Amino acid sequence: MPETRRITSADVARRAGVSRATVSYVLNATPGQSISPATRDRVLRAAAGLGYAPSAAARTLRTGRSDVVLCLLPDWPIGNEVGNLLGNLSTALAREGLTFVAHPGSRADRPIAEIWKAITPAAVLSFTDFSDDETEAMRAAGVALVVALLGRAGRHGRELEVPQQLVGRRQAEHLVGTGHARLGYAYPDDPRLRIFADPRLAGVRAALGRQPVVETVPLDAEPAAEAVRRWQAAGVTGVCAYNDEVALAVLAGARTLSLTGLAVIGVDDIPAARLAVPPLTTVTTDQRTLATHLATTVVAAVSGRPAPMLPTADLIRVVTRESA
Amino acid sequence: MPETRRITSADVARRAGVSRATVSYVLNATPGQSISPATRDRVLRAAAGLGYAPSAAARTLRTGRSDVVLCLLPDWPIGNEVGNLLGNLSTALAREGLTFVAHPGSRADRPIAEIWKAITPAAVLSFTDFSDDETEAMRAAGVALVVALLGRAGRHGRELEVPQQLVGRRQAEHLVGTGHARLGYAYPDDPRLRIFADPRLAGVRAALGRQPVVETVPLDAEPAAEAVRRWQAAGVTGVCAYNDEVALAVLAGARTLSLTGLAVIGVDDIPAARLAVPPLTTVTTDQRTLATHLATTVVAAVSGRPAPMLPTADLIRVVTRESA
DNA sequence: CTGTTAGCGCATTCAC
DNA sequence: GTGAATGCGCTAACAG
Repeated sequence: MPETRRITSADVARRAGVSRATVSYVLNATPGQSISPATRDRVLRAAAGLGYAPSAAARTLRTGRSDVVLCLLPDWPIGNEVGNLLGNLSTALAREGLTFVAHPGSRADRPIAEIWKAITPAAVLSFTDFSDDETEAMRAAGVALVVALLGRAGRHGRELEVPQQLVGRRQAEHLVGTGHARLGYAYPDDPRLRIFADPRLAGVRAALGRQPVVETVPLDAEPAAEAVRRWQAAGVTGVCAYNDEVALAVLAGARTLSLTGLAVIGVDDIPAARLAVPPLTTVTTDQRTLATHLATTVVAAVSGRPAPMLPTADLIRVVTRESA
Repeated sequence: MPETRRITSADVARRAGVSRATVSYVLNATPGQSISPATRDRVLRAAAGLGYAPSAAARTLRTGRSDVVLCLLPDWPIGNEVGNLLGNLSTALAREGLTFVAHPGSRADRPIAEIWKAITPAAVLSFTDFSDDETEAMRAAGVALVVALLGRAGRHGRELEVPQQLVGRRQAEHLVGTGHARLGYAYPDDPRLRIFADPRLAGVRAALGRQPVVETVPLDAEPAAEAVRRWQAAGVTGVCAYNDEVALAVLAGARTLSLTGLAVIGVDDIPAARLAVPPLTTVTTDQRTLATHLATTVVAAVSGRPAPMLPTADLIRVVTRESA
């Protein structure tokens, strides 16, 4: 096994008969440098011939920033939809020459500073908000963009907050449109989900013009049945659920009471939704569009350009099945 | 906003009145170097006082390896269980001072070399196998460990392969134990899942002593009903499903045929399983134990120690509900 | 023993 | 177009 020494820009320079600086200028197409096409060509050819690839570590050291975009995952269980979003985001960022990685694990485990310090990322995304200190520290360390995908309004990351509200709106609109006037909202049991649930609930309220009857629904038939009973007592005929799983719980609760006719609408369109009894009507987000937008935002920030607007037109759709 | 210059080991050295080398020796507790407690203390104090943190980039450049463990995610949809495993893995590796990150996105999008070159990881994990060339390239680049979590037997990553077989075994054992002699296997529709499905099926076969009646089951009630019909014709009374979603499809198919009494057992215990009609019996893996083991394996490899054995004893459990 | 000097690892970029 | 400095930490060789 031959000790394969790394190929460095010096090797390329030697082979092309130029200096390392020139190699750098050519390979990075540095603006404001005039390099003759002939030299340019020699360098390119030499680099290709040697199979040269710049050392990411050296580049990071020098520029103070890598080509990696770090996403801090929340500590609540991530499902298919989030997985999907991450995949699309990764693809979209790859098109821009950025490498996307996600870090799972709660902040409690480990201060987030340790994580970004280990990566020296160009940008950091997070589902939950950063503290001002954290934001400041990252900025100071050269991280170009720090975005919370969800969080207090009026901050950096309104990009994804609006869609969450829209999700709730669409649910309510669908139910109202099919003749339900008194609506319930099935709120998730897990407090960590509040960050998603609150804007969705707000969307329902906005579309409805008043507060729906909110019940917290655990993912279990018995307690869900309790909630359904209370809804019944309140005259509720249609329920917007936080997501499909909660919606399935509502369905299970209604079944426990042998109650039919309660309209239920979920969010996400997980595989189990179409297989439920009855098949679950739900709302989906166009993850691809969202991911592309997010990627564009990141790229814009990294290169100092202004961020684009999110096209909210067809972003969220209702998948109508039998449950509502 | 004061231009906060980065604090380097030179700053610490200056403040402690020693050379940078000494700082390095103290902070890394380099063996074979004897440094007086007094000096040691001064350095430590200076470092703490300054809030010094070594530059990961410089360290990576110098040592040729970062403290990051990169996990290449498969291109098939990742669900809660995988998300869970990743979280646990991250926690376990953090305890060892390693930073875990995952890269979603298919290999088709981007050659995997680009990804690890951007990270310079200490180790790379993957669900699917690496080609020999890829493995070799990573090794040559200084990646300490390259593990495929699943893949051809007899290679590096038997760690997780065994559990997959065990999953199938447990399913079959449960069904056989409850009086079912003729078993069916509900194989997933998505070809990308074969890598998980094949070992599970093999486990069922092993436990059963012969091949079960295999049917491919899409996540849709109609086609699932077809499969159920064929199982009926073959005298099958119990079905092991690839996972809970496929199991739900089988249940939906049986319902379409108004057939009751077909025993079905899934894998994963997703939230929807307990809410199904009937509640789904399923098999779960102790992700925490698995993650800890994996983390230990990684750490062992990075530091050149031998890998531990996976404790398979209570790793996989049957969650009995009404479907089987 | 203690601790230092010197130079490496690589790419980027300023000044000539 | 080039030489030399820079970013930061690690470590072999060496002096006190």
